[in-house]
Amino acid sequence: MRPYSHFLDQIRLAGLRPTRQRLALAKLLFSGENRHVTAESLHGEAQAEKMRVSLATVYNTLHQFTSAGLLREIVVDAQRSYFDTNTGDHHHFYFEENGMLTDISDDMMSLTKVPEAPEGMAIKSVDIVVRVVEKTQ
Amino acid sequence: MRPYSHFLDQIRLAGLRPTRQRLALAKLLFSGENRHVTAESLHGEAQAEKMRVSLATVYNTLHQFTSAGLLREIVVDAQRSYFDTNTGDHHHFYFEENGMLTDISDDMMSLTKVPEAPEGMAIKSVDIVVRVVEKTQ
DNA sequence: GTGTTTGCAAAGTGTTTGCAATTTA
DNA sequence: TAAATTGCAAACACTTTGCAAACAC
Repeated sequence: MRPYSHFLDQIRLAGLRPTRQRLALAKLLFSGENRHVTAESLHGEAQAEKMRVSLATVYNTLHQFTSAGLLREIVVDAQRSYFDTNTGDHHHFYFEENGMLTDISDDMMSLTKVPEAPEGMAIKSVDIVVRVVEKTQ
Repeated sequence: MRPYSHFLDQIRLAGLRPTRQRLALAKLLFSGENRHVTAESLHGEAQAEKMRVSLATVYNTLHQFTSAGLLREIVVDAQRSYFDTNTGDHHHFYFEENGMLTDISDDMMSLTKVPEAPEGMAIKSVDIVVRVVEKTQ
């Protein structure tokens, strides 16, 4: 378990005030393994742990953490936004049936040819989503 | 310009009745080059051409055409759904600043290693989105 | 005629915003 | 105490739905 001060510093370094809510959410997000959350799922978790945080604050915090580079936003479903605590170079499996998202380590996948960006444009990211469904039979 | 009967057959083959609205939308979608549309953009186009189609019908039609395999849905933005008339194997550039989407021909890009699907799952698709922004030079 | 499709307006979903009250520094 | 942050409720954007009228076959 990471020390309390770790989250405190992390938030301060992001230029944000370490409020009770931000600390609570940081603890949920960055304590263990890499995670993929939606605003709803994180809010639900916080409630389950008796942390009092409003859904609006969860949204704000997720966006602030994303701007600060602590999280990465992943677009896989038009219905909801996902945030990934792993900000490194990697791609995703998306389980369409239950909305789950898991990492694909970068060495499991390789892109040998990347197209040049169109005239006057710069590539911001190359996002790969491998959509999977339950095998029938 | 494709003959009228082409769209008629296309819709019939999809198991749908060739109504005035579906024919009009098929004409907009499948007349020229491959296209990327949103419900709003297609509805706007229909209006501009004095075709009377409600937005609800545009949504319904896009989904019906997608189920029928005439269109492919592309997820690049949590805010809106895009539909692509090119149902073949290819990937996309997404211009974040203006919401534009363009095809990347399959030979401009190559994926040499694709991970195995997790236990019990089957890969449905591998979607690559290259996000580009204006070069700040 | 019968079943399908349309269009409207209402409802739904996930997300953002305005603002007074609260908290942080 | 000044500035940032929170939480609520209202507003939002996009999408879906219920249902009577219109249409296709």
